[in-house]
Amino acid sequence: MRSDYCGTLTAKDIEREVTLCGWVDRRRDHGGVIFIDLRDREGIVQVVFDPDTGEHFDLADRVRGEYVLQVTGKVRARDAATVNPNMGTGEIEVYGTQLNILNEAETTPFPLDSHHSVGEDVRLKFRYLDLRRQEMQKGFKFRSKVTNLVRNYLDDEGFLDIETPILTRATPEGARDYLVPSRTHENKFFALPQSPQLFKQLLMVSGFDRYYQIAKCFRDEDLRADRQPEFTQIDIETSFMDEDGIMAISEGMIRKIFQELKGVDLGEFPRMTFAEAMAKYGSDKPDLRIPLELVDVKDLMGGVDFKVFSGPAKDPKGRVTALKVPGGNDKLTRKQIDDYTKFVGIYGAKGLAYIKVNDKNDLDEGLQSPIVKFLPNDVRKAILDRVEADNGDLIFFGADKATVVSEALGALRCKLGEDLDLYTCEWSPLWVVDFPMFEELDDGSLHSLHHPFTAPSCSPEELKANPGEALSRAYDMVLNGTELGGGSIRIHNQSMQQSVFEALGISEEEQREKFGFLLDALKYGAPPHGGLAFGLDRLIMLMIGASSIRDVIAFPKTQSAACVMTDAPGGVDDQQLKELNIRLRKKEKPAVESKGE
RNA sequence: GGACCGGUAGUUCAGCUGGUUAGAAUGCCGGCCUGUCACGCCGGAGGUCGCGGGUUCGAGUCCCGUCCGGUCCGCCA
Repeated sequence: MRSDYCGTLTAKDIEREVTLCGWVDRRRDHGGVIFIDLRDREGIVQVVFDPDTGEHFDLADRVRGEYVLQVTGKVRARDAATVNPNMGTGEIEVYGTQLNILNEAETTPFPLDSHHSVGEDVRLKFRYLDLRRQEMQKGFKFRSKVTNLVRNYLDDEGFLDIETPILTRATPEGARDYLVPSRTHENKFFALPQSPQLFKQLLMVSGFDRYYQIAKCFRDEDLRADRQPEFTQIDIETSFMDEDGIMAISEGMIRKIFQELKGVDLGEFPRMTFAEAMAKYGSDKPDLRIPLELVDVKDLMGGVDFKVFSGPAKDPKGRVTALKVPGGNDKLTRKQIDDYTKFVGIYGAKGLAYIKVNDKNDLDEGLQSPIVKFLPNDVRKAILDRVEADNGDLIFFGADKATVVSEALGALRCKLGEDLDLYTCEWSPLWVVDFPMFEELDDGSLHSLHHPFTAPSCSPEELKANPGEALSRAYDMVLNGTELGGGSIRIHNQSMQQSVFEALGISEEEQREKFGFLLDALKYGAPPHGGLAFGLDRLIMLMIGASSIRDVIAFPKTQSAACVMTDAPGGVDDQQLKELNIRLRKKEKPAVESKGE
């Protein structure tokens, strides 16, 4: 199959007169005939110039190095007898009759073929050439189609596209802000928005009851394969709609995108509570393509003579859980188990206990494990029963603080799914709901799991009485273990907002200082409202199977949040700094022992 | 802030327990061939082995530091 070598041309185009513009990808001459592989935005097409019948052969002959060309010619099959719909270059070609050299070009510093891998730094340095590659072109074409569908869908649903400021105020909670010094206000700073959150809520007060924006967001935090300091959200907010309404409309949007662009019917998204997700999958964004589940065995371990298990089992904040790998005995070698032990160590787990089930009916000799000797037979039996173990299965165990166990075993579950290719389907979306309002920090204080404007699902009184147990009206859309988007119903009345601030320990002065404008706005009849935001980049990544978010952003930053092409961030001259009333100081370095003198 | 992987020709990489002139493929330049398509054949140019220091008779190779790229943990309401 060579169809990727023929640009947009197929057998249907035969006899058509076409004009193509693009770059010389390769030039050859054979038998007095000149072949130019022209890289246009759809792919590569071979143009043939014949000295006997074609005009402009002399020009084609001049194309020795690299050029930008415009070519006119007729599409034809090399051999009319073998025309078939999947023809590639050489079978379908353009018989060139005209040629314009639009510009000269130097040889690219790296090959643009799809079968040639190139280092990340070189690609980023010459990003404009990297983007010329066909996969990149395809990815951005896809991205454009997605945003187009989003706009049409939301427009059809009555949403208004409204822009919100890029220069705004520093937000108190959340990620580190990117700051921009103000010239006109001495010693003051703008911040770039981490999201349009507060503005879109204000738009609800304004009566724009269906808002959306494809919004750039900025967060000055460390990067990952799926995280860039500036990224794009599909940001949505509505008034007078409850969770079900918002979830239906956004689910419909994602389903439509998948239907139209991938021909995939995602079906109705199931819903799962946060509690269930953590219990079964150790994650608030479970990958349901993997059939493995965590099974808690905490209640069985309180009395065993093995502190690693009994300790967490007796600790109210502890968790002891099992993860059965069906047939894992044969699939996993000792070395792999060691590697997995190292792997869970990344998440803070101190070890990874396991039992190999050779004969489930022989509790004395049938279980192979470094830890089974600590477990009395009734506990062994109870474990096997609970995880429904069969001969040949391998059972991993995690025992520690609940947060550590969930993270470690949840990650192990995904890793096993990938390593053993356990996926049961290609796409598995779901909604995760009933998030807690707050998470408890190490110092015992409470912290918003979402943000402080998220509405709880209980009354202000109940919230006050037991904030740690309160659930929020938040919802996350998850696809294949990736959080695609999330949102919530917001608080729209004063007393509830006060209760939440109180639970968070935010003083009245602090409230005024940080969110005064929002609190004022809420007084003037804020409608019940809520919304959500999708990570557009992650959605595209997932849909085209990109392994890095850089592949779906035209000009991304490196992991150190720099741009190797423009060399940003860069220094500025003294005059600029002076206008901003800014003086730079040397970065403080740890004191080095002086060498004397 | 931390863990790990990588940095050798324009590009992608090899280079073993340290040993003489650092290789391959591809690209580039010159020539030949001529319906080729990752064309083929012959020839040629091309290197501060990221940078700095150390160990050694001798360092691409070992050690320390540092910079750059990447993956992850922390962080990302």
